[in-house]
Amino acid sequence: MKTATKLFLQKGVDQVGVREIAAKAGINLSLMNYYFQTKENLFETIFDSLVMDKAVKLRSILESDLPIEKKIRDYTNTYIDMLIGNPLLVSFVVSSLHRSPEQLKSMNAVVALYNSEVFCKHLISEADAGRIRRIDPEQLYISMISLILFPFAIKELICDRNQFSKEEFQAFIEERKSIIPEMLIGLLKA
Amino acid sequence: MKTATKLFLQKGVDQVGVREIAAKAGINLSLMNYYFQTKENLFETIFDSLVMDKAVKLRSILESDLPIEKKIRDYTNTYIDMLIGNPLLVSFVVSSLHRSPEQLKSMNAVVALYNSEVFCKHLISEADAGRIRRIDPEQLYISMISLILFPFAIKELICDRNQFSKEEFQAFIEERKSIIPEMLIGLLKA
DNA sequence: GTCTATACTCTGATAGAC
DNA sequence: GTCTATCAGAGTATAGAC
Repeated sequence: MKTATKLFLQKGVDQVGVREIAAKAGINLSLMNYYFQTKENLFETIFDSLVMDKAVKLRSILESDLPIEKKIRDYTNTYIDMLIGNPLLVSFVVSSLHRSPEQLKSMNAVVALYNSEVFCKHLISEADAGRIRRIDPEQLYISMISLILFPFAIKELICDRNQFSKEEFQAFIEERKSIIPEMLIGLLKA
Repeated sequence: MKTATKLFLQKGVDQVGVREIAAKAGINLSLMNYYFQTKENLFETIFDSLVMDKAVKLRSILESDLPIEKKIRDYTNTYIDMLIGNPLLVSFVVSSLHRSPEQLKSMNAVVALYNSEVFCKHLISEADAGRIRRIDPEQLYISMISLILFPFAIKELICDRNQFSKEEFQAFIEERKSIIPEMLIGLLKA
């Protein structure tokens, strides 16, 4: 699984052969099939183990009792730190979603990952209390994850066009930890 | 090409077989290979024809003489209208980038698509004149395209979680035509 | 559980007849 | 240009030794 995870993230699921995975893992192809039956099954197992724990951690922030501004800052910081440690994850998930949307939508890890319900309720109650402007909470949630995630999806392009090294890209992303909450909170207060 | 384009967008390049394309196009597999040699070549041709004209149109907005606020609004409107007409395009491009980053980076259509240079210079000169706040222009550009593009990349999830019909998703996206410029301009003026 | 060996089917690509 | 026939390689599956 460790070998397959690395290869799936790097090259994409369909660019990796099962014989290559088995060879680099130092095991026999038949043994791999003994445990996972199919490549698709291996993919699902890996996807779940890659996403699940991260999704749970992120979800716990949005469902905490923190004030709304702090919630946005914590979520952004945590998400970005997580992705700096695994920058290929966004491409992997978006590509997987494109590959087989029906399969992904029903997966527990994905359900946990896209979960705006409690956060949206929090936004509504704040608006009811007159502490923030009344805007569609789902729009704010989508905007937040867009600002956090999309730069990783096009990391290769950003680095290429700006001549960024790996470190410079990371610095660029770190800057966003303050820019993103500023934009979102600005919208809530405008 | 028309048949292949439709299938590539719907199912993803690697989920479509060349025999399926040829069959649905009503031609022989060998004839397809006679013109395109390889599937990869067919993919490149299609990618270019899908992206190039749209990229040129978008670029012309950023390189126009419009004032900065109007530029942001026009760019957002045009981009969103374009994607409403072809919502699978973002997933397709991001997946393609993940599939073979080196190949994509050097393609003309991609160079035209991610092009922030003139826009960034405009932002800098506005900041020099004291008309907007001085922030990293690349950050604003990336934020802008993130807010516009990412919702399309996860369209399937958004529709699933919110029980959106195709029309409701479109209405949700239309709303963003005002939200996105507001966030960006808010950041420039804060 | 782990391995070798093998085979079946589907895919991308090609050679060669017309 | 258009076709048939065929190729090597992929994913999958099985039988059987240890």
